Amino acid sequence: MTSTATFATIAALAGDPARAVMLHALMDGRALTASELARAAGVTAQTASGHLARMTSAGLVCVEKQGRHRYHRLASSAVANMMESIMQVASALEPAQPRLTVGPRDAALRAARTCYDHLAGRLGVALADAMATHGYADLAGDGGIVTDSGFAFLGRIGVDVEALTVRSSRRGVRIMCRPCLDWSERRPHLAGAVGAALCALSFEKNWIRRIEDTRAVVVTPRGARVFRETFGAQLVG
Amino acid sequence: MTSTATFATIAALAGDPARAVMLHALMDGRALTASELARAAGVTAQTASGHLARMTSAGLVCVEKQGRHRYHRLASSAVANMMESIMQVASALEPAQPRLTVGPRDAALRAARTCYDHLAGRLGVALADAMATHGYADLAGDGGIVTDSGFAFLGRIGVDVEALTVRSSRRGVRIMCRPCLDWSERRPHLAGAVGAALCALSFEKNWIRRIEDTRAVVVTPRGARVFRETFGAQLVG
DNA sequence: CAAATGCTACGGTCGGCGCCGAACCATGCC
DNA sequence: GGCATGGTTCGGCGCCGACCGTAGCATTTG
Repeated sequence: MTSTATFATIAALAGDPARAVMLHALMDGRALTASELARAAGVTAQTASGHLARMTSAGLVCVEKQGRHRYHRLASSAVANMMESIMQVASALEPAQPRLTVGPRDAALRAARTCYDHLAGRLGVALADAMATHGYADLAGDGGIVTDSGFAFLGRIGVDVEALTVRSSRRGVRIMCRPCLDWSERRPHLAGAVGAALCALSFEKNWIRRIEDTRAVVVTPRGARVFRETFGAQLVG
Repeated sequence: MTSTATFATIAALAGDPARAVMLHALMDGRALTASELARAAGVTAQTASGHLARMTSAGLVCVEKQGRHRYHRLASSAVANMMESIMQVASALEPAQPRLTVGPRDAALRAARTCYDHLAGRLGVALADAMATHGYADLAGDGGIVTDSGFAFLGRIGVDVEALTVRSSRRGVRIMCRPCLDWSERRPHLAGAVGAALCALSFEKNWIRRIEDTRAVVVTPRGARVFRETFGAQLVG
């Protein structure tokens, strides 16, 4: 039994403001150094170091040393999942979007960003919507599937569908795109194995590019064409 | 944007040992009084009252006054979801099941229990397995669906399938059973709308009965027959 | 109207932990 | 080697919050 004590430990770890900022900074799935995280959280290096030590020993974060740097990343997608579900609850409490918070940086984040290992923001929901309207995917509250035609489509654009299929079961219908509620759009987008594959492909084919060291991404001209013509997605932003 | 501050607030609320116990006690979806929760958490009534007030105003819990009692329940399935995902992360930290923890009470919990609004424990996974082997459902890591034959099956046994369908989208294939990883079995079982409907039906038809005031349930003789003959489920416990 | 029960409000105590300054290792560069 | 940079360890400070005792309010029961 997962004791309530360890449950509380994990939740308390995520419940400190400084640590929460660090975890959010790691939500793009990349690895950051301790000092970057310290700066992000607005604390000194030694404080951040302590936090990171606790989070690694609790299995929230893992380290990977490389030269004199120590890169930290989220330990697993389960952690990212947990954070999403906490955000989900937290978003119900927010005062209905004060909207005055912008800045170009924020705007870029809203337009398109990564969410651990998949795409979110307006781009993320636009792609999910496009997949749905073409009958490539079927999304509902609790889960989603990629249809047979959707699978064919993914194969055409270059996704290694076989690698995805192993996780699905024996029948003709293929499972597995987890809807992930977006904090800015409040709409589901494609997560799970398919979402991750699509995101990886988009980077690989240079449809999107990461903005320096943030979670935000920009759609390249080539990507815009692909998303418009192949996906039939409406990208307003 | 769901600010990291509110994120931290929610996580910190779940991160206190006493509150964690209370939340766990509410995971069966029922409503409990403040004093019951106080006893469960091992704190005095006034302390528990304070905790409950904070959790209520944060939207984790909601109250429902009835006479001189005030019943508390989890505010939404999103909260239950969040707790499940935290348990998920927490279970990775546990020292591989010390197994010596038993007692008849614990045994009953492992055999069959409710998990917010659906069934878990050996019963829960047995039903999920049975649904899968009969081709009624297709479960994978990120999501699951009920097949057409599965829908017919649910209709036959008395589930109001139309009520479920509204949440699904327009195509022939129906979505929506979220796999929920079990803390005792470490295997997925049926959650989401279908899981909830199945659980409700089982109580209604008297296939299962709740053990006094715990999350544990017992399978009635009639239920055992139904689960064996209709579902073809193997109930070892 | 009392008396009892369920719950909440207030004040005070105390332990835990988040924070920093300073000192201490490790790696890389000149 | 000397020096700079990235990171961790240690000690001490200060604050937040979890807790309880007492007291107060609402509702039901006698």
